[in-house]
Amino acid sequence: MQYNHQEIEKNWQKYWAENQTFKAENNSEKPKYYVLDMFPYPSGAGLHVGHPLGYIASDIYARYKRHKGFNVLHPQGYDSFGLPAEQYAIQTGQHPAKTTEENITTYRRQLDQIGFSFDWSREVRTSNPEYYKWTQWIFIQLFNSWYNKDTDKAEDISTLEKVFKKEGNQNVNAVCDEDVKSFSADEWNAFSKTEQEEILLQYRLTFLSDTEVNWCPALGTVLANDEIVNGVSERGGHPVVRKKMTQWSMRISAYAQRLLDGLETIDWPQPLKDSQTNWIGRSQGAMVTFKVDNGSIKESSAIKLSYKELEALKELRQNSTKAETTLWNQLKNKKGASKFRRKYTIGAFLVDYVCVSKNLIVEFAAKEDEAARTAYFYNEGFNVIRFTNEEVLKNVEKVVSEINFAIQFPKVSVKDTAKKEVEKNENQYKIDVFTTRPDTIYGVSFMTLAPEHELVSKITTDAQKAEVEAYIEATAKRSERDRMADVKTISGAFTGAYAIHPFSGEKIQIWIGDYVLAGYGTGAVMAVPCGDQRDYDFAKHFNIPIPNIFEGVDISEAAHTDKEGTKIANSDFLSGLKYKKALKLAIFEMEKRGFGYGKINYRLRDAVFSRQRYWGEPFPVYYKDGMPQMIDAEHLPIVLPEVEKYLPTEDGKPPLGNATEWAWDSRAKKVVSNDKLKNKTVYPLELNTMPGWAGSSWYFNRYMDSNNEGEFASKESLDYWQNVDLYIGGSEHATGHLLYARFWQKFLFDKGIVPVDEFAKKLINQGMILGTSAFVYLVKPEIYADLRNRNNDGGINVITKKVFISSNKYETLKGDSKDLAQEIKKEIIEKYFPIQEDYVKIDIDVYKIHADISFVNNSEELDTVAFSNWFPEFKNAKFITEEDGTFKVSREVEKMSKSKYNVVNPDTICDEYGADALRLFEMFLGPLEQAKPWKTSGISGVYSFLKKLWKLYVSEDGVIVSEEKATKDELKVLHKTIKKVQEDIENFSFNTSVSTFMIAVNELTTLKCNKKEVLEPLLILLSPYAPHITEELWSKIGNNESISTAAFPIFDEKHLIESSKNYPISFNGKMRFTLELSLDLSKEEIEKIVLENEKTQEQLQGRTPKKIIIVPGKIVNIVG
RNA sequence: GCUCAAGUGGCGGAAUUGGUAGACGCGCUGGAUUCAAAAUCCAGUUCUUUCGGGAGUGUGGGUUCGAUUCCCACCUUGAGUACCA
Repeated sequence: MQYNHQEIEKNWQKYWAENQTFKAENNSEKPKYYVLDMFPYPSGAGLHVGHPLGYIASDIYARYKRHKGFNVLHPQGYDSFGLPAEQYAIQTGQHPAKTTEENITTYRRQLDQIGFSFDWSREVRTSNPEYYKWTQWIFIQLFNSWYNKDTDKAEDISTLEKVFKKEGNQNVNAVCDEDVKSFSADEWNAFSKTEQEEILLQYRLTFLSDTEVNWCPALGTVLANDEIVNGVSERGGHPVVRKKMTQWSMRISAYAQRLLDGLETIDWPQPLKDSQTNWIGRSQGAMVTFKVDNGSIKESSAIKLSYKELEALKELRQNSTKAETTLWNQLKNKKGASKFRRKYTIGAFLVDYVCVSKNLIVEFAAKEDEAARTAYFYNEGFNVIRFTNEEVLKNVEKVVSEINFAIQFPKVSVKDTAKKEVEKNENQYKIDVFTTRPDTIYGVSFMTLAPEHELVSKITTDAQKAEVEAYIEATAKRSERDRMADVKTISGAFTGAYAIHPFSGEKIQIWIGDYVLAGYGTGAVMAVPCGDQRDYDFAKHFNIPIPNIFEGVDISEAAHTDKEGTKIANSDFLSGLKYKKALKLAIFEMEKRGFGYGKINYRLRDAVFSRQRYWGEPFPVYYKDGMPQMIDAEHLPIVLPEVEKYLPTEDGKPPLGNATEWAWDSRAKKVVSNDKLKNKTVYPLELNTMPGWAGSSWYFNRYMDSNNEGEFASKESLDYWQNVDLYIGGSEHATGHLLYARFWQKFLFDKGIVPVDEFAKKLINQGMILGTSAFVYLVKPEIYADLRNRNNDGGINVITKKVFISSNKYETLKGDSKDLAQEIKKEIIEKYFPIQEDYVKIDIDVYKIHADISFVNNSEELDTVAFSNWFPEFKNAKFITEEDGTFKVSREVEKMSKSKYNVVNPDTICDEYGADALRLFEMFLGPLEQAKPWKTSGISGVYSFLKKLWKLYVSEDGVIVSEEKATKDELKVLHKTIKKVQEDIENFSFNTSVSTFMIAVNELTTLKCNKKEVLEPLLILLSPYAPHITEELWSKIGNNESISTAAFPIFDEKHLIESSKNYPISFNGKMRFTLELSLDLSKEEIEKIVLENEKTQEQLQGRTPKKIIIVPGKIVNIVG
């Protein structure tokens, strides 16, 4: 009987499915163990061999734990909402649900053939209404909660309302929006319902706000920070711009500290913890308030535009109407005193054209705020004339002559600045800064504000106005990306204003500079040039003094950024103190004097939760008087409506704006047609959908009780399974899924819904399996023909001809140089590109192009026939081969991808070698966490191992396993294997256990062992790795039950005890020979035997050893 | 720039309380079997050598009787992150 993997694997997969072998119960005598894989997004391309790596590892562990007597939960499902299905729908009109269903069918078939021990009865799909019902439910819970900093947990919003009613919000210590105004109980009670709702929204854990979002025009949606890589979208690499939109957000910042603290309690990979720590970005320091010097606030016509407004205007500038362009073409040529500028800002207004020297504004008529503009412009001393689009388009000459007339005969004679009303603020301006080094406050020699800082316009003096304005505009023109890319250039401008140092009372200059970011901290810094390199560079560049406040430190070349071990000097009460003490004292003094306090700052921003997409969870939200209302949980799920088109609507609404049945009837409690919106009790529903991470942030809890229709999951099941014991998945989710899931888990824990506040105890990141791409070299001549004799099409034929050169041949010809030698080029041209005409110059370029790996055999030889038929343009390709006539490709390791033609499909592997071989091979490739290249040729090793294993049990005549007693050597092999395999599995070192199995089988084959006493336990050891063949052999040697719950063999030390040891005998640490010695010998005895040995004498050549080191059972080292 | 991880044969990789470097597998070479091939089996395979040996785990130092393993400096590669005050 031969090993027939196809038949065996099919049979056992059928058996497991029919017998529900891996179905887990929610209660058991056995201890529980929960093994989880990150569930896949079912993409249209199906699985390649890289995908199952993590699933195989977790499956081995799950099966091992079953053998070890655990009640194992090992579920699988699909993260089935997502962009690719939606984009496919946009292109083809195919409903995403349909594509998703089809893809899942493929995935399921591919997963099943690998023989995973999943409990499919618990499958979840995030796009199923029965599932997302509970995603919506969690959203409602978040909406109905606020974060109480005093109790350090989320609480029901009703507790907050009670406090407001009783005492207003002065004493509430909550995580909330920054601009919450304070109110008393009376004020609260006097607020209208809408006003109250607006205020509560500022406290809720999910809230609506106008946020600057990352808008991706190409995808038509908003992206989270972690969905952007290097300024472009992670998916598709489209540009991303900042845009203001009303969006749902999640107050994840409330959990910043707990997310950080929780990392200490979980066994996750350090790099992953590091990146979460980094993402949360905690920094401890102080908030300090600097007053702006009164004298420096002059009467000033402020720059009225903030940076953000400038940005918005800039965008407008790019879209000119036809009339605007027509008129500009006429005006732009005016020179000198009548020069016009286009789209220029006057105060807070963007005017179409302005002639600054003549105080004349030219605008298109019918702007909304015309009256206000006119008033302002006159006040500022400008004359305004307006034209309609029609006038310009009809007769632009007439318009221009009117403008010329206005320039010559201005209506308002002089710009009268004296009239201007200037608000005099009595020292109102304060600048708050966050610093991690309050101990260096005496080193402050200037302050820097972000150009976007709101105070900039208010404090800039007249003298500096032009410079500051120019700088702001220059910064505005640079994109976020440019600013980040260019960190070397130092730029900034002095505002002319001064701040007062809170301790010393000295006047310090206030600058603006783009190295200060508006989005972090307060958008302002106190600059300590001696202690911060950026401040130092800035000070050097602009010649600002750099006071030294460190004792005995040279700062002539660079800032001194070390804090430990340095004493502070020249700092009044801080002088002579070291970092830690100075820090504490500085904060203490600030708090005492009332201009600062200790503070912890986090980089973590609240997470935007709205997506302008179709294929996601709809919000259980409708709008009444503009305020969001939750739909009662009993009416969930709110099912995704059908739409005609999956694109955003023409007026820019999200795709759900296309739905005709998308209104909430608050009386009938159901979704109704939009026609009914005119009714009083019918309201519009939310048009956004939830982001991809919504469904994946809690699915691990759903598996515990996935078919429960009445609850998120029953309390009993949650209490029983608690959390995931082992979670396996890719590291790319470090700051996305894994952070959000931890956040939701903590929230659910606060609300008493789940019993633990970390969802996964241990996490392993499996490494990527890379593809081995094949390349062929395309020879491309560049021939410069003599044009005088050239006929028309000769040259073109030559160029389109495809000639490939074999890899080794190319390398040889090339030699050490970068290019082919001139004479070789000439030879190739003459042989492969014969042309009639004379050429004046030739050159050859060699290009590397991907070849599909299916055309290449194990010896790197290309099937040139198959390759020629691959694409029509290769039809008549010529191949410059090696001397032996073969054509070789070159290889390179890259990410597995369709576009690189290096994808290996597990289907073909399972077909040819079987799932057991695939499983073993994927584990054998290398350590689980490590990235490693796939080479199909290597699989023959594990395949012949399986055949060898088979032969131990079955010969041509049938089963050969005997009941005979095993020999000592045979038992030794077995127990050695038990020990190693058990250790390896527990250390997740699956690659080494595969080699242990190979060694065991090789040794047992040599021993010709066929004893059941050894061979039966061996099957259990191997069954987590190769479940099909072991089930088959298990039943062949007389077992009726599945092997999956057989008890793991117990290691017995006694079989490994040795009586002697083959000692390595080293001289000066280098091993020269070995000597078999009894382990009973004492040190002295060993020394005597070794020294007497003739080989030792030979090594010593008469010298006397200085020292002899003997470690019994280990080594002998002779020095001298 | 910063942080982290890693550098071992032709290739994937093994070996850490410091104790025989290269397990296991691929590939390659030779042989057996076969009409032949596949499959299978046997032997060899770090480099070098004058066949005695000698060198060798990215490079240079150090600690040690002994270092792939520990320490210092540097180089290279990969990952993450980036003006975070």
